[in-house]
Amino acid sequence: METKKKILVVEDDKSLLPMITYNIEKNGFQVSSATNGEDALLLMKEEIPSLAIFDWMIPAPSGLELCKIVRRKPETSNLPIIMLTAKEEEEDRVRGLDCGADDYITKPFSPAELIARIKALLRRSSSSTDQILEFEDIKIVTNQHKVYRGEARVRLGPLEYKLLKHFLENPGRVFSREQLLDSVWGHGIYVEQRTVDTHIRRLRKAVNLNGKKNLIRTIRATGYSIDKD
Amino acid sequence: METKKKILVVEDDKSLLPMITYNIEKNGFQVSSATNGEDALLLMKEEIPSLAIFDWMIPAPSGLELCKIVRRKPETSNLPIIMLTAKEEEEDRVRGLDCGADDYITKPFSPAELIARIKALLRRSSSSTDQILEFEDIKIVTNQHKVYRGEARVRLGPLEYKLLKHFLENPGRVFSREQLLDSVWGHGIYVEQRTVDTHIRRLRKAVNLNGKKNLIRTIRATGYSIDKD
DNA sequence: TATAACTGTAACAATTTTGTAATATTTTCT
DNA sequence: AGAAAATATTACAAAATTGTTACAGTTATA
Repeated sequence: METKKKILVVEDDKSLLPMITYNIEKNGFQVSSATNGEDALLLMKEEIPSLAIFDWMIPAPSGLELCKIVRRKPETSNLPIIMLTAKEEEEDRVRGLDCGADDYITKPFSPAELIARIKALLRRSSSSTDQILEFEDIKIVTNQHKVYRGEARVRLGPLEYKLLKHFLENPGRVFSREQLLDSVWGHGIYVEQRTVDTHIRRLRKAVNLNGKKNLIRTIRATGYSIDKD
Repeated sequence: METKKKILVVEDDKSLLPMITYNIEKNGFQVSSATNGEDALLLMKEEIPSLAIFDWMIPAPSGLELCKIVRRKPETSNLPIIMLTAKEEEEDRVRGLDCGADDYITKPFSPAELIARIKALLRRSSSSTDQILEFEDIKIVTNQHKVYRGEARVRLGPLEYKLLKHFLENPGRVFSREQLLDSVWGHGIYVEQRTVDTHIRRLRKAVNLNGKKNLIRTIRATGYSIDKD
């Protein structure tokens, strides 16, 4: 099961904050909150949330400034941000998006709208974050479960995929057959150690498509690794 | 360029209808009209409008009933509705809003008022913007709950629709059966994981109408995704 | 209320993946 | 070079996973 996503809410309206917090939590997220920009920055230094909601008008660094600060730091430069604003003027909206906010909501708003926006934004940003593993010209897009060798798509069975992924996550490192059985096949599963050889063979066959150089190295009497050699 | 927004008017007063129609069209909308509730339902089955105006007193399903019916169907549950009523009693107003109407106008009213209310309602309702999801030649117009494969209309059951929508919102991404049950069926609902397979099958059958290429990919031992492959 | 549409399951078929054993090849050491 | 050890390759049956169909219980619709 996936762990709960954390959402940071920065809002100084003492009557609004509980409403927001309540509704977000009801939808299965975890909330941390601040009533001014300074505290918000401290909280973010502690833990970077999955999404942040800033009110436009808050003490200390305003929502607008907060937004700019967050965008400037590399570790939060693509944190999804929603701005809350009481004004409906097009001008503010433009400035809000201009400072790097991903969406804005005009007060008053309904809980349903807030949640919908949060989910939509999380979806957009999470699906655009493909996790990519690479080694030389081998590439895995884990979200999509796809493997490439150079430009060409490589098709692997479930075990070969896990095996390759494990190597790419630990490039250059040598694993004994026993270790591989443990981390790729899983604990407590008993199969012959030689079985690893067979799957290494299958993996090589698939990945070394046309005369591509073999990157899966055999270390005699020890095991295997992925390496330039 | 955006296509004209369609407004459904249901009014049995033969002298009032042309006036309403004329004024709405003059403001750049497209109008479809009916003089009783039954016809209105048929029209909506054809195409879901961007906004609907119901007179309180119409034959067959009254405006009030119409309103309730519309709200009950998932594909029109958030259709913006304006009620027209001759009575000014607070009681009716309450009942009108209670049934799910978004606004009401008391007769007699000026064309200017009508237009102003329409525009205001369209502005604040999220469904005023057609959200369109596309992947290859599959298209969903979300606020109309319509699905197309190329030019052809595809009819899906509620679950298949949600399933497809989920895939289109996250193109290429692989979801396990568990994740799909969570996000499509909903949290805390317990059904067999294999149930997903059955619905995938139904979705494929419906979407791959005539020899269309299958875009719903099976990732063995992992799950499903929508993908060019 | 009768009819149709939608869902969840189970059973069986089709397909893919996996483990193993037997055999071939390579490497290392004497 | 020859023997021994380790790994590579191949083929095949068992196991696991998914596809497909049919059916019964529910829910929506006329």
